[in-house]
Amino acid sequence: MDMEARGHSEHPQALRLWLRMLTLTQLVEKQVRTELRAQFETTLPRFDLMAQLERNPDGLKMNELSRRMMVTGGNVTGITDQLVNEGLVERVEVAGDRRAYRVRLTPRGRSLFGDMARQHENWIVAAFDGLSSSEVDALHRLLGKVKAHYKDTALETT
Amino acid sequence: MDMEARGHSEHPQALRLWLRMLTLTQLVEKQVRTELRAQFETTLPRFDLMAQLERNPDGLKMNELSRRMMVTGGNVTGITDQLVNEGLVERVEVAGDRRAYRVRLTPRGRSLFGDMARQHENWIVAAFDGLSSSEVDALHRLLGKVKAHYKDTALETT
DNA sequence: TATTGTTATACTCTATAACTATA
DNA sequence: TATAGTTATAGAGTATAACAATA
Repeated sequence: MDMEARGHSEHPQALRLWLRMLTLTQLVEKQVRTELRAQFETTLPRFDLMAQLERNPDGLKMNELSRRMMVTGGNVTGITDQLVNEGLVERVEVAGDRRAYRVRLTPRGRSLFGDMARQHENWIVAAFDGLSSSEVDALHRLLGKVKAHYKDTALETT
Repeated sequence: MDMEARGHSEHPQALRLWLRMLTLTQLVEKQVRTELRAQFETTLPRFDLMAQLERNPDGLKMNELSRRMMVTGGNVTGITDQLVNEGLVERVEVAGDRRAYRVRLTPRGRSLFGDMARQHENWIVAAFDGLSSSEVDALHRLLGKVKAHYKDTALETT
């Protein structure tokens, strides 16, 4: 009877963890969206796309952006179009493949993203202010473990 | 110079944690949405509303649902309408206040939600399968600490 | 034939604000 | 006047699928 009790009690444990993680993420995400709109008139996907480009100064192809942002290609086209219209990113031809583009930040885009990233960092630091440095590390490590294992199993479907 | 070095190095730590947490949450959430649609032809907000009602067998008022689901009132009306049309929830009059309703699961809704919740639990348990029981606890505790502190500070704006 | 990227479309979720009915 | 809930609207954000150009 120990086993039965254990079998039933272990599941809600993971479930409670998930609900807490989901709620917290939504809370922080909602605040980030609100602040991005209020202070910079932009959205999280747009910020995310620019963040990807900031990490890759040579630019990224559309399909690379699509994979990293975890959305389908059509959406990346739409977001990129907006940012191109505002002069924040540009499409550069790829030598040797006339189908593909490489999207990268313009100087103005890089500068604006710098401002946004500084603010964004402040919001995030404030959100995790309740944890000590070693607790942040512990959390980071535990989530990394989940992610590594999850990748292995969940992506079998692909 | 120790202080300056510390000041600069602490921020990316929280930032890396946030990015990892956001990515992981999106990964799990996306899978849950896909499975809910494939197996039950439903969505996460609908599942969420039913989950709230399952925890409150006497039902919840619209504004209580709105607060718990962290969305504004109009949206709750729309989702509730859908579920009423499918016979999964019902609006019950509140004695003493003819403005208010109490929304609760119908027997059919409760039964269907049971099926969904069992599957949902399996997906979540699988997602966190890489962690031991004590690691799940540790993660749960750390996130609770973030949430508690975050609530105190972030909601000052309200 | 396969791949890169775009276009067209439709649907869900969301916030905002004006509104009705009741307190 | 304030509160409970609805309605109307507009805008993100997303996936799907058909398409054009190139490989």
